[in-house]
Amino acid sequence: MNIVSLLQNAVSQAVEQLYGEKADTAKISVSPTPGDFTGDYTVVVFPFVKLSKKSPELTGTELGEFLTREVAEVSDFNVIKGFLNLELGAAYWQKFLDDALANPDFGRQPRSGHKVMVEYSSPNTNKPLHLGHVRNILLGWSCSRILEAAGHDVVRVQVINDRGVAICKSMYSWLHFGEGKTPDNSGVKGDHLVGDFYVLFEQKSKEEYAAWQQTADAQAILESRKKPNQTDKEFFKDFKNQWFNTYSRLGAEVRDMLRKWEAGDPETVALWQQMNSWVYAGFDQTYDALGVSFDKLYFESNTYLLGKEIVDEGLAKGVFYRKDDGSVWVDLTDIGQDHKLVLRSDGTSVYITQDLGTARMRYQEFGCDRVVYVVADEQNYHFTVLFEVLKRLGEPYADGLFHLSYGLVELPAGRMKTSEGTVVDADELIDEVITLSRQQASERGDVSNFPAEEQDKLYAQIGLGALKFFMIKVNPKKKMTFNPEESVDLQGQTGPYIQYSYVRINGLMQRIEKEQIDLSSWVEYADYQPQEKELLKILHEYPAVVAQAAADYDPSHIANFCYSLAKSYHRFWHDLSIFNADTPQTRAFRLQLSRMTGQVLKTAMGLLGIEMPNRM
RNA sequence: GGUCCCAUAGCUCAAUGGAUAGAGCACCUGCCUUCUAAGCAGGCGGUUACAGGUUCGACCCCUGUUGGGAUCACCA
Repeated sequence: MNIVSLLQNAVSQAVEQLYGEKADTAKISVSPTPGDFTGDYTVVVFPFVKLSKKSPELTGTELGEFLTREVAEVSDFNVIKGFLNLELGAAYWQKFLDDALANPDFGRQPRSGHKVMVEYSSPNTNKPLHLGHVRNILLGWSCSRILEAAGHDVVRVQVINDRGVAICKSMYSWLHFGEGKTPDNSGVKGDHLVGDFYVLFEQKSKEEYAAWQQTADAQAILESRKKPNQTDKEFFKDFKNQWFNTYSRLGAEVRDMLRKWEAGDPETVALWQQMNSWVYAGFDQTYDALGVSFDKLYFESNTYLLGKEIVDEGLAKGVFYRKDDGSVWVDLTDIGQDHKLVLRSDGTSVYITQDLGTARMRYQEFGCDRVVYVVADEQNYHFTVLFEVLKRLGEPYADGLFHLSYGLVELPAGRMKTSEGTVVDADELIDEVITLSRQQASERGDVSNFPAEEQDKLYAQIGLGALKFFMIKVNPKKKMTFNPEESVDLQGQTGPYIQYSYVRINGLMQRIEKEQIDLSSWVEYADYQPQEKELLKILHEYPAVVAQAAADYDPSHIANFCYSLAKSYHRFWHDLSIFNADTPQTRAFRLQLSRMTGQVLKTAMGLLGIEMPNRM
């Protein structure tokens, strides 16, 4: 049993014995004592004064005396106002450190028996990945690592949106203006090459639209449909989709291409396969650079027809209803939502139908009782509906669905816009943070004697460490401002700050090795300095932080924990002598404490996908 | 307009309903002849958007208001 539940039970017993009434164990507040007070755990006694009919101070004192007497772990207490601060005694802390040192998996929770699927990234194949994807990927990856550490079996998957109008635009554009360009003969990374043709298509389409607006047809439409408060420009902006679908020559050609693709036209399918394969090679390179991977890929081209049998089933169960035109709907007005279409009148699937089908297919394939969808918060409504419908259908995994919804990434100048060319490309971003870390690090000297290969590796670790930490430390739900300069800072609340604390520790560990220092006498040291105690207390919290981060699906908890651990270690390092400590016992203890800190820093940062360098 | 999300120091962010709301950046001051100064210590900086309510106790829960964002396609 962990110490918190142990103390909760003990307090519950104390209240019952002293005041004759039971207190609800779960509601007893036991939390780590804040740094500026004496004690290890604090019990809030206010809830018990009604039962004791005594002052908070006296109630706290009575409880404190009881706990000190009855609970072996509790060695002492003090009461300040309504707060009972308990001290756990050297024996407890010694055993904690002893156990932790012996446990290479310290912090990892026991197997839960749950199997969790984490879906993340989910790119379209018409463009390279950008800054928004990077947040998604980092969140998804670290979330999956945290769930593993919390004892779950994890399956990482990616849905690739490899079909539809968008990729046809790239295909059309390449076919007509590509002049046979390939990633090989042009030296352009595949996803970028395909993206370039998508952009080219949009340009051509824009030109066509501008020309069309001058025609008599267009002017007639403008006159008849323009709203009174609208300028011509505004009207044409709003009309663009309709124009593309009805009047555009390029639009017609692309739709024709999509029809051919759906009909399985060999030439179209071959082109589609060719261009997508370029994109996948490009994506793989980006994923490798970010250090992430997937267990299974789902392609929309295989799943977009799924879900129709679920529609029939839902009709039979009365979850859905059919309108006269044949379209099928679900009525969600009782949960404050609207009616939602699940099957078109022509019998074809819509987005949500696919997702219903995909959810069931994956459950049949992997049997995951939980699924985490890492998707931006613009799709909150979609997931509300999807989860509600799956619940109404009685799917066995419906209660384990979670939308890890994250906010938009904005630049200091505002939103990224394709039209203004402010979209931050993922590959360029990765290159940039590595280049910047190289520049800044070389100013600090010290690594010039490293072999070139090791230097490259180090700069990648530092640059990516900075980038990843910067993005993960923010609560996913919040939209974040991405400041390129701040993201590669090396000082303060940053990835490299934490890496540096690890490097310091690693230096000590190497010296222990080299000088063959015996550390067994550490157990004879028990009169802890405040800096030592603080470190111990933070290390002690690690398993609880992992559990909490997993329960909340929130990697930022781990990031904040890493920072406070590193900060505490830096203070410890500065204030106390480690190798030059007064006694061999003190030295041994501080080295063991350092070893433990290093181990936790490395595993915790590993949960965020951040590597730790050995030297820097 | 309906639904949902957000608002904390100049900026970027923390804070299971619990003690004096904390960090980093920026600005100012100190600390390297001693284990890596990518570090440490100190200063400056707050009506937690506003108004009510619940509670022994509210940044946190409830109601309303203001401001910002997302979404409300037989698109995905």
